Amino acid sequence: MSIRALRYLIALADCLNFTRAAERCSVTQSTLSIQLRKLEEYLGVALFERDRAHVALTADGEHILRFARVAVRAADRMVTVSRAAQRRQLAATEGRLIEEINCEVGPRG
Amino acid sequence: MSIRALRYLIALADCLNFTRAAERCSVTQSTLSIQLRKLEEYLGVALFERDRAHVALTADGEHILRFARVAVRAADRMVTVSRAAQRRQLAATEGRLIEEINCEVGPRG
DNA sequence: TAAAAATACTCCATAGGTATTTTAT
DNA sequence: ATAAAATACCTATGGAGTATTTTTA
Repeated sequence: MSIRALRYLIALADCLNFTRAAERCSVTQSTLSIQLRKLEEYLGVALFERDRAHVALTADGEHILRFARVAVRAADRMVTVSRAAQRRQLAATEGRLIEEINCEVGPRG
Repeated sequence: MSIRALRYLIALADCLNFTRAAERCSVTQSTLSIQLRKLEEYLGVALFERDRAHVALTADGEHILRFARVAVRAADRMVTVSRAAQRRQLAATEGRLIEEINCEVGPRG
């Protein structure tokens, strides 16, 4: 199960339309359709009802969706925390560089 | 980012040993090694220090690990919720079947 | 008939395995 | 010398795209 597939689930739950959900995820409609079917197969549960041209979450789908949102948010936090860590590291490296330069040139000019 | 990779991260954080962590995940050591490196590349952050034969979480790694645990737990809940839904569906189907049979045969024999 | 979802097919990226090499004790 | 991690190489799976077909309002 990939985080990406969970994003597809969330997008479709928000849009209730495969084509628009796919656009939001920057993939084609067929990709989203296939990946969603695979997710349903993997879980063994129908997440959406696709009866007569309108898409709707099933009761199980709503329940499962909540956890999908949690997982995606946690994954996103991993990325933002990492970016912050990168910035800290960069700042630390810069700080050390400046110190080294100061050592050679002498502090305050 | 896959949930699987997050499981590798968690296993390595628990075992602090690539070989044992790989065993726990039922993959080879090389798989876990490569996938962890890829996760670090993706996040742009060193999660573990591998200096002189002992493996240790970095400070950033510890921070990120927390969110990985949340994501994995949420994903696991999706699976357990799905299994419960399957059981409910099965029971409902059985119930309907029995009703149908009763209709044909007549209730109470 | 027009719009939306599903399917067929092809291609490429990547996860995983085996075997080997490196490294540090 | 041994144990553990990294690397090289290969294979297979699966994600994504385009084009097409089905379906329903």
